[in-house]
Amino acid sequence: MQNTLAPRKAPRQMRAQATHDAIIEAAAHIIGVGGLAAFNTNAVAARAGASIGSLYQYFGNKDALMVALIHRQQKRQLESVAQAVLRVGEADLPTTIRVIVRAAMQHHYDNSLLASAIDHEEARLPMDAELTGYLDQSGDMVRALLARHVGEIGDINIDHAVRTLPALVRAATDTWANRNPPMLGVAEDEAVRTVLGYLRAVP
Amino acid sequence: MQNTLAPRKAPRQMRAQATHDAIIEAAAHIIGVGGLAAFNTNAVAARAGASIGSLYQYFGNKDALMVALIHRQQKRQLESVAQAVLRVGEADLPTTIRVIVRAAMQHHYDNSLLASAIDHEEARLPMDAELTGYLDQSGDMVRALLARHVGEIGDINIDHAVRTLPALVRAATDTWANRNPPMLGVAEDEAVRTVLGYLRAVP
Amino acid sequence: MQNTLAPRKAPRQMRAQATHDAIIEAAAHIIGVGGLAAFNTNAVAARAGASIGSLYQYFGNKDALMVALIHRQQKRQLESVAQAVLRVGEADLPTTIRVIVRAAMQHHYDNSLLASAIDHEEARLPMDAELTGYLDQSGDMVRALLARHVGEIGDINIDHAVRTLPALVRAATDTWANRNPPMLGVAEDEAVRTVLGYLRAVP
Amino acid sequence: MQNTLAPRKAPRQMRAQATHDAIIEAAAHIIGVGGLAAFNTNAVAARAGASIGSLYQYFGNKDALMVALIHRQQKRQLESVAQAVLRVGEADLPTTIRVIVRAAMQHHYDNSLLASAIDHEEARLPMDAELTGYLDQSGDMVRALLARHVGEIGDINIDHAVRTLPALVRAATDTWANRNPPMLGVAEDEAVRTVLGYLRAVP
DNA sequence: CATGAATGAGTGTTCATTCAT
DNA sequence: AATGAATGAACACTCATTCAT
Repeated sequence: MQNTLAPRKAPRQMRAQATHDAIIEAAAHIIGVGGLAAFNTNAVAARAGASIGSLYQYFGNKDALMVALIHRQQKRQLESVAQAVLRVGEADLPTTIRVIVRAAMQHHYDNSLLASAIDHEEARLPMDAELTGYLDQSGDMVRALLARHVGEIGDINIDHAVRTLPALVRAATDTWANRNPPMLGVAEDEAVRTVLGYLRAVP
Repeated sequence: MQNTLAPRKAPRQMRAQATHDAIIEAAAHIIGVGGLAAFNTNAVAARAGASIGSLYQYFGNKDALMVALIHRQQKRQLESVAQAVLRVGEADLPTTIRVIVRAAMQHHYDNSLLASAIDHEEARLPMDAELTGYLDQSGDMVRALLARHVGEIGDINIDHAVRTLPALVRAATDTWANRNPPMLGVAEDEAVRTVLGYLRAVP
Repeated sequence: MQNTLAPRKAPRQMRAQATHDAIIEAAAHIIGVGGLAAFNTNAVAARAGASIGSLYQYFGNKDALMVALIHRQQKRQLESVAQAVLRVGEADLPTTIRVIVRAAMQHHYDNSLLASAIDHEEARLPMDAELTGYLDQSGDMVRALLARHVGEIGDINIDHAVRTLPALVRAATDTWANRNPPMLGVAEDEAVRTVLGYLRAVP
Repeated sequence: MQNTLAPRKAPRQMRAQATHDAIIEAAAHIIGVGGLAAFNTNAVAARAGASIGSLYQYFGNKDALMVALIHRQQKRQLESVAQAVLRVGEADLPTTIRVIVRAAMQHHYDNSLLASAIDHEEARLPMDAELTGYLDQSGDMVRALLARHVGEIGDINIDHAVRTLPALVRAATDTWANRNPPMLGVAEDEAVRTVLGYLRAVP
């Protein structure tokens, strides 16, 4: 039994890296199409074109694969939000929020089944250094942003906001974008209203 | 094969009702302690002091039991919020919100694993008439509440608010109360800030 | 456990007789519609409008119910063949055979799923006095018939013929009438050809 | 869920082929000894000296295993009849029939419980290309045979005969060989009489 | 390093039968 | 007698994981 969640080995050769990535990609695809219920290691290996043995070379157990997938999604999410922050420049607060919200929602738009599954698994799995790192970077970003609009926002505890705000956006997305049919416009409007309201609130 | 989610039979004798309730209670307990991963029909039957056969007399399959449990929790949640609304009387908006938030959070406080599991399963299972009914009642309650404080809140779409607001409270609860150790005070403050901000927001 | 195949009690009251018959009828219906796979005692009791407890009052176990159903079908089969024999009177051999074959096939026509199931279960269950009795009556009938056409048939061992002939008719029926769609005309022609051929055969 | 009846995977390694065959052999043995009632996948795996997981690697579900077993028996039956046809050469019709009947009965002789079970399951399971193929080969064989003795047989519809004749032989076998004690001589004589009679019949 | 055959504990579900009321 | 709640052995099937080749 292999009970650490750390990746089992660092892939050294190019081919190994390709297999490693293909497995994560296959996991994303399978969860995206069939949800967590369809996520099993044999299916992932088959979809990745690898043997089940290889999968266990790279990921000591199922949860380790899940963690790697979460890292990948977190990284992409952070990058796409960071780009949005750059893009929005010196715009006013509502515009800024809307642009960021839109970026943050992107991955839910792209594949809400995968995004929901990730949310769910994040809660179950222990948080590691890498995830904490993403959170720190998010915190820095939020801090910088709020500093720019300090006059328009109420008293705020940054450490709380850093965790609460993404959760609020996710909540709005889950509620309105994971529907049949998805109501993307409503999702965005509700998220923006929520975030703006939260930031401006006065006790 | 039994593929309906409706309860299989209405218990007619007293001991039948007792078994029925014991099974739901056992399900709640098991999910509360071990999460969805621990939720299996054999364990539920054993904990309920019933045989696996009895479980399937009352619930045609595992999902039907989950649906029954969701109904129970929804009902309790609605009742406790309704009582809070009565209790709070004519207080000002922030006080009102805080009292209601506290009531709404109660079940997460009591057992956050169970509450999270319910949230997750609600999304997966098809919504039936009973669930829709709870939503309607919630809607009426929110409507009445907002009418009382109409001067203090911004333009609002009630149909959106009815779905968004509970989701926001849940998000705050999941983020802050499902921690080790739980940060219940922060959870409540963040939820209140979010709800007030949402209600007062101006476009 | 109740391991005799004899009916558990002779129903004395009219209402009891009615329940008894209703249970057999329900069994016939359920097998006729869903095959042996659908034949379970709870379903039979429900369809009969009786409780499962009552079913076990009348039939000590599932096989006893099956035996009772087999008896009923055997009796009906014998009666309908006997009537056919009376009806056909002094006709020539081919006509006589065709009329009898048609009568014998009747129950397969009516419900081939039930008829096949009965055949199958007859082989599995031990033969009792009542079934032997039917066989004797069939034998007498065949004997009388053959005596009438003694000039047209080859040397024949009656004891063999009495068992072989019904089996041949059933084989033709199973092969041609249990198809989708049923080929009843072919079934009859093949059965007649087989029986005539068998009777007229010379070594 | 695996709901195709096709074999799940083609065994590539030698030991895989051995396991595959051992499972089919075990199924044959278990049905042969205990009938369909004793045929369950756990027992088959145990008898095969394989794990239940291995069984499901090769056969996606119980019916798929049954189908594979049917194929095996059909193939053997066809081969042994084909050999009999070769062996009998240019003999006269009664001799030819007797030799073929004896070959066809062989598998019932060997294990009548298995043979009956196969018959029964064949009717329940959908017919696939492979089974159709066997039927075609049987048809060709019958055609060739009849051509040789065209002067001695009546008008005949080959398509009907191809299906009716095996059924008649099976009926005779079931009736006389599945007894306690088996009456193999009678079975053979009755089958030969039936087949000859069927072939020579004139309308 | 990769492969894929093999494992077996675990889980959902059915149904013949019993027995207290 | 009749009821129907309860029982639990039995069974089909899944999937994370191991290890010989």
